[in-house]
Amino acid sequence: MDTSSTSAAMDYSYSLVDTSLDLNINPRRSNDVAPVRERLGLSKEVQSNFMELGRKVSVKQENGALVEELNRVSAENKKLTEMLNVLCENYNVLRSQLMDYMSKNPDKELSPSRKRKSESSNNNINDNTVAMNRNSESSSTDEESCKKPKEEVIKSKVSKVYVRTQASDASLVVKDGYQWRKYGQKVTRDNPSPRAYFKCSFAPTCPVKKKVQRSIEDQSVLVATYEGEHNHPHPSQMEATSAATRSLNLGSVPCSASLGSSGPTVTLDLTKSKTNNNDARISNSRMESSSDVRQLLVEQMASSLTKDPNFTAALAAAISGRMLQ
DNA sequence: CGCATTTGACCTGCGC
DNA sequence: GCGCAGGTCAAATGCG
Repeated sequence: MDTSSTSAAMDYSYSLVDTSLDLNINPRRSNDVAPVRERLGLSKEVQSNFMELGRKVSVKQENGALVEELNRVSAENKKLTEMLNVLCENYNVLRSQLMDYMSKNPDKELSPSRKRKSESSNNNINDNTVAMNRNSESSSTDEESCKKPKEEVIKSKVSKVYVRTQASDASLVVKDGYQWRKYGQKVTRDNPSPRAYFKCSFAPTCPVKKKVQRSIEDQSVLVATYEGEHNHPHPSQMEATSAATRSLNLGSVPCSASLGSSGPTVTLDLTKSKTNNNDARISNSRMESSSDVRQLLVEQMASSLTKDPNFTAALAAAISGRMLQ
């Protein structure tokens, strides 16, 4: 029984991603979905009776219209997925070209400013793979490793995230779901905006640090530099483990921008649901037998996603970060 | 009162 | 060795 619920959860996560992308690019959908749901009586309490009502002829007629709508949404999703794939392919091509260039010109620095070795190596390329390669190269000889005892393993995991905020917002806060404690702030030479230093305070032993500074080119963009890897699960995932044993929770889906070993990613928090457990029970027991209901629930989740400012901010951060890289 | 933030002092690495 | 700049520490301060 665990396997079925797990596969169902994974299936929903995939649907979530596709639909959320669709709704972000086509915001009109949030306006379309809500009336349709109201027409079908898909409020949280009425939704529990949806399957019984679905057997009635009048509802079937509206279901037909809804199926057409969902088909159109699915087509849009497919199109957007293809666009995303093309974007990722282009990104990979550019990255491979950059890697080739760096391997052919190891002496040339992309950043002309003189800084510490670790700092300059981190700033050259906003790519974890290159940063790790550079560290492996520097540690290839014992002589260099002796010269730089402070070169911690933490430095091997460095990535940047660009977050667009309001220019009037002076706070250097990047909401990524983790708990951070600010331990310092400095005004650097190359950027008049102060740089804030954060440590992960969720776990006392977590070595992850974060630097946040406004972009010198665009004051409305916050540049968050993450160093190290969390040695604890994401705070939302810790709740997810307990929630997953109960059932699937659908509805409002908070999310956060988080960083893995391969760069910025969007972590969808499926655990914090504003809907009651009836929705979850419905989705759990009926979704295998009704693809229409699944589509409806996906739309409901997507609608909730687009209403969540945390999700939109985190998604914008992840996308902008990837594009700017 | 406890916790998080602020901020000046201090530490460390690098270039000259 | 000295100065500079980034990074960190810790006492002071603010806030709920």
